[in-house]
Amino acid sequence: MKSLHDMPEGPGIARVSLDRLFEVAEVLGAMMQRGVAERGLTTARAGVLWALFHDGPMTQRALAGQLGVTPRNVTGLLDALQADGLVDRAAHPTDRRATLVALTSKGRNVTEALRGGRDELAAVLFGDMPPGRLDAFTAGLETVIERLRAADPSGR
Amino acid sequence: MKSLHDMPEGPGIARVSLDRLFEVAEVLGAMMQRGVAERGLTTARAGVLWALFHDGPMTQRALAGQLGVTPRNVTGLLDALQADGLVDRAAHPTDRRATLVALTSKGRNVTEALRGGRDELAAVLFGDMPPGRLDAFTAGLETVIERLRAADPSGR
DNA sequence: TATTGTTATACTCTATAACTATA
DNA sequence: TATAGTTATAGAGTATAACAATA
Repeated sequence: MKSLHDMPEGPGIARVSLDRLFEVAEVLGAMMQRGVAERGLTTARAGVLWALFHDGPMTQRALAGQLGVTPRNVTGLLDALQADGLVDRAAHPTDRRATLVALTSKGRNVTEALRGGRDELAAVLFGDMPPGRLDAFTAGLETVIERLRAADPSGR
Repeated sequence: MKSLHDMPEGPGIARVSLDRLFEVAEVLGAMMQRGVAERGLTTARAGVLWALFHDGPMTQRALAGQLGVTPRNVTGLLDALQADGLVDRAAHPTDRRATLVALTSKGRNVTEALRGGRDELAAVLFGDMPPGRLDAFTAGLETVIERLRAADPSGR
């Protein structure tokens, strides 16, 4: 039977796993940043396009809530995106205080290109992985997500 | 035998896995940011402390190289850390142009606290995972890292 | 009275370019 | 001539607070 001193690797392995997780986050973030920069975007602005692409036109207030930033921040991001012709601000049909933000056709094209890049990356990373292993790996990621959210009550 | 139309889930599963990976990166980043903020730090400043903690005193130039930022950026980060009493700038023994940056005892204490938080998080996330599953999961992460680095030649 | 978006202000991280002091 | 670190300047993301128009 093992004594306590025989298992210093227990916590050690978990620490290595967490380090790898941080490493993935770092390099994935760098790659995403590079991908959006190639199309003249930043991560934050791409996030706006992505939200509009998935959920359709919405008010700046809704956008702020969905992105988890202040309304003031959304104003700045939209100013830049509008100057690039990627989004459009229109009057809200019933509430004259509000603004309805929507993708332009150019904005939609750019966002579809981003989605294409994402799908290519998914194929490169996981395309040749046996389904069983991929499922197990993804389940592990989901467990991590659950526990992180549980450990951080302030996370949305 | 399956026709091509019977496997639309192939790419679909990979896409879900990548989405989970992005989700992990996002929530992990948020948690880390919260963790360092609790100790009056930012992610970038914590990165400086971490580098000094692991590799010992070094010049600002070396720090810039290790962090992957410009020397000018390091100046700003160190100014803030020094004002908080976490790092110390001393003359280089042989090169009078250079500065040797080191953690103060307060800086070392803070960094050790960060390490403690990291170890706790590792235990929460992976402490109860069977070794076989954890190894497989970590191997999956390492595969992802390799492929991301291979796909991004500009990544350091 | 509450909400929507904006102006005003500020902080942090980041970069490039020009400059000083040393190698 | 090249290198280490700084000053100068700029841009991007983020935040709070005060304000106008509208609900």
